[in-house]
Amino acid sequence: MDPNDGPSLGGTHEARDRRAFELLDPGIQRQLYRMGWTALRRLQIDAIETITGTDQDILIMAETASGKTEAAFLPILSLLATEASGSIRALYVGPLRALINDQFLRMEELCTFLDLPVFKWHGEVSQTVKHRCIRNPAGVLLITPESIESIFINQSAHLGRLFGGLRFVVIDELHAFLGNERGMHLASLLTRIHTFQIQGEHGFREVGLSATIGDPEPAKAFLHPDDPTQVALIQPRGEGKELHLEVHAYDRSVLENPDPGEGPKSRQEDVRITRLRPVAHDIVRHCGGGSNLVFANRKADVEVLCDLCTEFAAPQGLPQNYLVHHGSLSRDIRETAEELMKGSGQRTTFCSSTLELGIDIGSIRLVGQVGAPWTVASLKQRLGRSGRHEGEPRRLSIYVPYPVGDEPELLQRLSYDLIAAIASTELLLEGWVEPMYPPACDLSTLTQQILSVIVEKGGVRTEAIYDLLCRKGPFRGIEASLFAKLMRALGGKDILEQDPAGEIILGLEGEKIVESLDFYGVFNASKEVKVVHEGRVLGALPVLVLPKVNSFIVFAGRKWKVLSVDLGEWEIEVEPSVSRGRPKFAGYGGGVHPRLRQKMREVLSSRATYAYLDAMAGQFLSTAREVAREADLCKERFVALGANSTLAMTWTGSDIQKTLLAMLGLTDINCHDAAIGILFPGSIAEVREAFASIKGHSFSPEGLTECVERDADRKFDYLLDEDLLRVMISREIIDLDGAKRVCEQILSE
DNA sequence: GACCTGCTGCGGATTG
Repeated sequence: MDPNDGPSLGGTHEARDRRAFELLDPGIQRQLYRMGWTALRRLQIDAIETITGTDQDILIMAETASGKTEAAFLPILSLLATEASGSIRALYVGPLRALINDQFLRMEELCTFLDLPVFKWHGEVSQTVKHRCIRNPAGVLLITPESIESIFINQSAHLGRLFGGLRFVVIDELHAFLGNERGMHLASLLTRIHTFQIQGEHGFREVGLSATIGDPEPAKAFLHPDDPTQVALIQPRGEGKELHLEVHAYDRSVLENPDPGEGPKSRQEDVRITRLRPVAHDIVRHCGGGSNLVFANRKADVEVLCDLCTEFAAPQGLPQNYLVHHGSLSRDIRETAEELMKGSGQRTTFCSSTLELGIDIGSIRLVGQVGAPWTVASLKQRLGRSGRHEGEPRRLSIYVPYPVGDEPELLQRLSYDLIAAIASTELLLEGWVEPMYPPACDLSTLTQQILSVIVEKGGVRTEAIYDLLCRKGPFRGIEASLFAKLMRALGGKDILEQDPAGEIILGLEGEKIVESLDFYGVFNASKEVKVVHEGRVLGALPVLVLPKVNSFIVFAGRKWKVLSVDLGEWEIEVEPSVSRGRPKFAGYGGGVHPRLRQKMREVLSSRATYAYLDAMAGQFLSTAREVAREADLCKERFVALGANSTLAMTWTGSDIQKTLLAMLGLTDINCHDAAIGILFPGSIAEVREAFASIKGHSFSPEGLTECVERDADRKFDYLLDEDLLRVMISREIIDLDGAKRVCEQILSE
């Protein structure tokens, strides 16, 4: 810092702006003039000061379209302007190819007057470009974690040249990596890159960017695991965007009379389609005048809603501009939708979480959300897609369809989905989102990294692999004895072998795994069958729940009849039809944070009114509060539902709930998860006794794993033995302290 | 029955 930088000067935004601008390289300054920038935003000034004035790692938490990529790169490019070549100097890591393509253009533009090359590297980039980067590494490289992996596997001889002089790693959409195996993978690769840094140099600094970080601590720990307190936090104060919120609810009348105008239906319509009819009518009304995004919780709902809206809009003379976008559609259909959204027409796209991240799809007037959002984080991310321009409000409409419901009647009358939607909205307004912690015991991704290290280095001693992967970086929670067990298990399955010199090499099965194209990523992809019409691939459906021949599906926003299912060719042939059938996609459930269930309890027990509820939603809320009051749900922890059925109100999240169910399972009580509580056969006295008995019992986490059901396997879990799986579940799902705490609360209240 | 993401190198033929 300038010693003459007195407090009197530092006071005004204009003065700080001017001084921050002067810290930038003249080539960058010139480009900013050319791009018509008149001022830097506070966030950018903060980032310029911190990046040029300190040697800290940095976490930038700000809304999408707030200019946070520029906040990071204006100063980084300025610092690198005079030392461009000899090595990649800055790495930009993004979770999506589309995002890398967008950012590549912006980065090139910023570098117009700098002698600083910009490279991109992902699966769709030509080998020519990749080889140019390897021959003459310099400047900035934009890349995915999987492509970094491919460099370790296929270009290991060049790692020192590529990364020896690396100064910065910028991780965009950091939340997309926190709390999952892809983040473990990335963190492990970055740890390995550190070992290629030129001796005596300072090493690289990390910068994380995200709009959706609930708790900055795990994000800081991701960037700087040795000492998270060293990470500087840049977070602009609330910019107070105007917010238009609406919550719409629907009653069951549509189920009795689906379509008054159409006369009797020849075929019984799937109730999961019928319940979406009034929602689609509202979406057609609300989505005039601009481009809109409507998120639904299931791909099947995305398809059905698009088809219903197309049909409803036709007779009213409304433009049929409804599009679909989700992960099972072909790339060509998805890219067409993205292009159309960017164009001048007014379109509405129904999507799953594919359009949650920051890829450019033009200006969005309204964001719709059908059903209660899975998490507050995803609701926040979705809301952030609207109102991205200065002076434009954010608009969010949540549509809560009538529940299909096989839960107990009391819970149905509580309008679980609506209360969950209100609770999520309230938490969002309070600024809370779920904290994201990394998996505690990801032996699957560790296995992948062990194989990767062996491919990179040839034979390696066990201790050297342990030092490299587990002493520092994301696997530091794996102790030496557990690592040794893992190595033995992999040896037993011919994945690894020990050569006569005592070094570990790949076994026969290990060779096969590593040679597969699939090896570069660490997440599990389900097997799929192509959906084809006259030679054109529309997308794919999971092989687990294939449609029957002659059945009907809505897919890519249109109705089809299934002509054939060919498992030899992995192909489903379809032809256009006029009948509407709901497609099936295979999926598993996800977790709910305890805070959401606690908020639901607050919503039910308070008298607060919410201005964003429509008449029906308001009415359902009153009924739910009445039901809760009559049964004393919010105060009483045990509620009799019938002669021999009791609901214990836990009001907690899914991990604690799973642990409680496992504890009760061990004591031979046959009970069920009912979201806000646990459902028992038996009287209140018996259930109270059951809780008292598990409170007094001392459980071992690993014993409980027998009774816990896991949602989904990780990619390399199939290589682990029972013992290792038990350790993994006990460390990741079982929450003994949390369960005991809930137990005590239940018994004392 | 939630949702999403990613990915070679090489040999041979064709084209400018």
